[in-house]
Amino acid sequence: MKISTKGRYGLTIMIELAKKHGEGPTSLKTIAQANDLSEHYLEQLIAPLRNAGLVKSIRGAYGGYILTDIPAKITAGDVIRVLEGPITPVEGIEDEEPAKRELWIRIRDAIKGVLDNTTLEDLANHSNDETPEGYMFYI
Amino acid sequence: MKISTKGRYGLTIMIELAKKHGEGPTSLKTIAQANDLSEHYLEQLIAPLRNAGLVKSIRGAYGGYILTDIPAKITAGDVIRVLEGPITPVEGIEDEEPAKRELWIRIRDAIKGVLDNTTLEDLANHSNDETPEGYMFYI
DNA sequence: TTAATGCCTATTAAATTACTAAGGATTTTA
DNA sequence: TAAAATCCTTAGTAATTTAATAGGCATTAA
Repeated sequence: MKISTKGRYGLTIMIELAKKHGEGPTSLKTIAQANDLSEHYLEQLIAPLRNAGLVKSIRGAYGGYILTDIPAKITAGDVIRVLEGPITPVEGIEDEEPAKRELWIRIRDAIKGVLDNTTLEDLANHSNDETPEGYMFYI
Repeated sequence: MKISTKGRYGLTIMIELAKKHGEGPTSLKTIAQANDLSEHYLEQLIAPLRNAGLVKSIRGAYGGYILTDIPAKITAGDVIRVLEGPITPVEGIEDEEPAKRELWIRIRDAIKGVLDNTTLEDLANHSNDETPEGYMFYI
């Protein structure tokens, strides 16, 4: 029922690249240090993002990564699908009996609705918003 | 990003009990055989459901389990929370920076919206519905 | 009394997660 | 040209979770 660090850190990388969009490449080292993450681990996460065509690499000194499209055109869903696989609450929805199948489909579509309508631009811009007081975190 | 077999089989158990609600106890053996699942494994799943007060056991021959409330009053969310833990797409939402925090909260609330508004009655009754032709299973 | 059930604890194989380790390939700049 | 900074790739691994399996005791209806 959880998105793993793959998807989470992957989003972190993409948000950082979105913030620097148009300013040349950003290195993984920079991103790792800014977010207190293992650079080596991030390398393993960005490989699939590169293979999927979401980022482009520039090798050598002063290299790094850049987004292949503007932040408004890349969604959280794009990133999560690459790193976590298809968005679905269970494997093999189609094999379930109708009642449960419908439940999983509704959950899947609800998650999709959020992920596919949140762009990197949204995420990069609103990074300084406050959370409303008294918001319930665990329910 | 997945609900494990704990939650899935747990729901299966609860739907079976909902179908037999008012007809006396149903044994795990019956449920295991009807769904081709390991009875021993189901025992481990129903223990927390009993501890949480969602089902009541009747021991001895011709015993089994019954729901402690009517199927219309028990939701999929009740079952999933007991077996999978709190409904949240990531651990420690509160520690995330605002943009991601909001994303996780939106996802969580979307999932909650579905799970808490689907009752065992819904699931027990619609078990013979058909899935619309051409429905996309993986997106 | 026996068969059918629930109840409890322990063990385990496989998969996944979240890294760490090591080093090669490429490119910029001093 | 040398050095530094970066990307790129493969391999290994400790911890955790998943999805069971195994064995046996406790309770109760017939």
